[in-house]
Amino acid sequence: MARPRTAARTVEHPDLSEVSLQQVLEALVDPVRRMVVSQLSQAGEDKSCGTFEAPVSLSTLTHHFNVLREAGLIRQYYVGTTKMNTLRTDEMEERFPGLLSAVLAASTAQAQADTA
Amino acid sequence: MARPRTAARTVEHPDLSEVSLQQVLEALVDPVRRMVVSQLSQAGEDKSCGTFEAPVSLSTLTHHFNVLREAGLIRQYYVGTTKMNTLRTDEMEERFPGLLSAVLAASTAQAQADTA
DNA sequence: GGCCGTTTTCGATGGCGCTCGTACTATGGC
DNA sequence: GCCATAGTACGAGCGCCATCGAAAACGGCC
Repeated sequence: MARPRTAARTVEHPDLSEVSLQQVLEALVDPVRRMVVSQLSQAGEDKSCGTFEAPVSLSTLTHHFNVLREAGLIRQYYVGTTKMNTLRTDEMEERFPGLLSAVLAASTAQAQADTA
Repeated sequence: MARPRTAARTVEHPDLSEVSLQQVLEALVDPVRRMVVSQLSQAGEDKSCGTFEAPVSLSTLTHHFNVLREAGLIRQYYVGTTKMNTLRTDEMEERFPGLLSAVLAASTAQAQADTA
């Protein structure tokens, strides 16, 4: 079967005007997903799915990435066999001013308190 | 009416240093609870439990008030037979800067978009 | 081609929280 | 004392979501 199947796996991302506050809050309320977002924020650069630390299985992690993407919090793209993730920080800031930054701040503050 | 049996009904409130980000997010993720918080914020003054509009039964509403109180979002006190509610705005702002205000802003913005 | 590493899909499971109705308590007025 | 009003406690039902393991897709590499 000749298939010019342009591989280049693509990923669907919502326009942030289409995501609701409800969706974003539901995404951020899960501790594992907040971990992912935090690690992504602190890394300062894109991270592949396999490089995150979380107390769940890989298949569960995939589920969380889907939720985060559908809530407009992350953007994903393939690089070879790995899938990279970026925080949609600026877009979120425009859509829900102060929300993501407040959660991230509280999140890291609490992480430091736990370590201290 | 010497009635020492029941001291004026009191309500327990957590110190905000004891509430976690997780608790607050879990409280705010429920649409009904967000409605309550919004109405309280927009009222500009304390409201009794019976004056809220929500698409749930009274007993369910009681449950939501409990969750909000335990998350440190509202303060409750009795006045006669009614129970009043206040937003702990300033305390929350100190504990989780920008969080509640961001949610409230997004919440009212979306409400206006729906009405428009 | 064949293998390996990376991520996904699928179905099943388990627990938690929203919801309700009903019965109950508490307060104030008559 | 008695009733009305305001809110609560309790128990049950139910749906949803996080979680997992196993097996499959997909690309790269030799």
